[in-house]
Amino acid sequence: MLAFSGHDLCTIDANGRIKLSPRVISDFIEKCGDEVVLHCLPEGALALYPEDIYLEMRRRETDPAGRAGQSVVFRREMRRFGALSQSERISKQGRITIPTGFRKLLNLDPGTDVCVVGVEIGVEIWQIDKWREEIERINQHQREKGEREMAEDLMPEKN
Amino acid sequence: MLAFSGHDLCTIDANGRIKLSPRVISDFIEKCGDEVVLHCLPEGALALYPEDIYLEMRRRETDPAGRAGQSVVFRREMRRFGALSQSERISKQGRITIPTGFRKLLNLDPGTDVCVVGVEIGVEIWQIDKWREEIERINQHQREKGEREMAEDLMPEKN
DNA sequence: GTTGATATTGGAAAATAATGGATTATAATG
DNA sequence: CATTATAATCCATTATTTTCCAATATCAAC
Repeated sequence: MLAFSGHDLCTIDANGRIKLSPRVISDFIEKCGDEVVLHCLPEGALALYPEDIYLEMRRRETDPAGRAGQSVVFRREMRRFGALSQSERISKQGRITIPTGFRKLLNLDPGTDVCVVGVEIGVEIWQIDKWREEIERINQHQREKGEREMAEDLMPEKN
Repeated sequence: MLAFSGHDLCTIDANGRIKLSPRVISDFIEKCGDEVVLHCLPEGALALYPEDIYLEMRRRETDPAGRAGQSVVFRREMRRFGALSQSERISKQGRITIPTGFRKLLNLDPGTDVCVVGVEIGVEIWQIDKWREEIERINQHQREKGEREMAEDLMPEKN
């Protein structure tokens, strides 16, 4: 059975929380219990990963202190992951609270309609309109690829 | 005996479910029991595959977490397969529920007439009008290919 | 510190949607 | 035409989501 798959709509409640679907909850429980890492993506969505996945994502960085003294690019990299990531706990009722700092940054204020999107290694929370744009972009790209493939198939030298 | 072949018409019931034909059901039971993977295609149809077929299609990348932290292209790839795929179970009455997120995306709302199409490795569910267009597109492409083949055959250097 | 205002947390109740089964209708078969 | 098989509809049950409320914590001004 596929983990972290599919997508569901829901609304951020008056207190900035999201009720995750049972499917998503059990995927997390299985992988990492109730503790997850929240990470703001540059695309403008909020990613939820099991901690080990997040740490794998970050493990490339060797000698962070030494490199931080030398490189602004590296310092920015550490800021990006430091400031924009945070551990949170899934509550007994299956809700997760979005930290206030992240809310404004991502336009995920109370009352916002969002889509919880499976991405195989975790889930992402998208403001609904942004998600529609994103999925359209993805599909459009695939369709264009398909058109080219069909045109290619008509070329005599290919057959 | 051919598996996943032919095509049948049916209607999506009031609760967003499809009753599969006995032929399709027994093809799945034989291949994978009652658990199948649903996947939204960019053409606008919903594919049903046995899980092993899906996983083959989605040959797993190495180090997904590391790459996800670095590349937006890679994250999009995971979104495409994560968000647009989901495991489901064929019920004892031979019905399959289309997840709500997929319904809207593919225009497969309750009451819609659909065509369940065998595609050799699984089946696809098409909104009936889109299916007619698709089959016409396929035939048109093949006719054009035939024309080119005939023209090619007239070229002196080919003979 | 103390008080008042504001925000956060946890839980319960109400509203909504999904599920499974049985029944009825329709189509296929002999 | 009768019988069987299949598909569609309906309904009760269960699950899930949303809304609401009380309790607790946090912050700011006095």
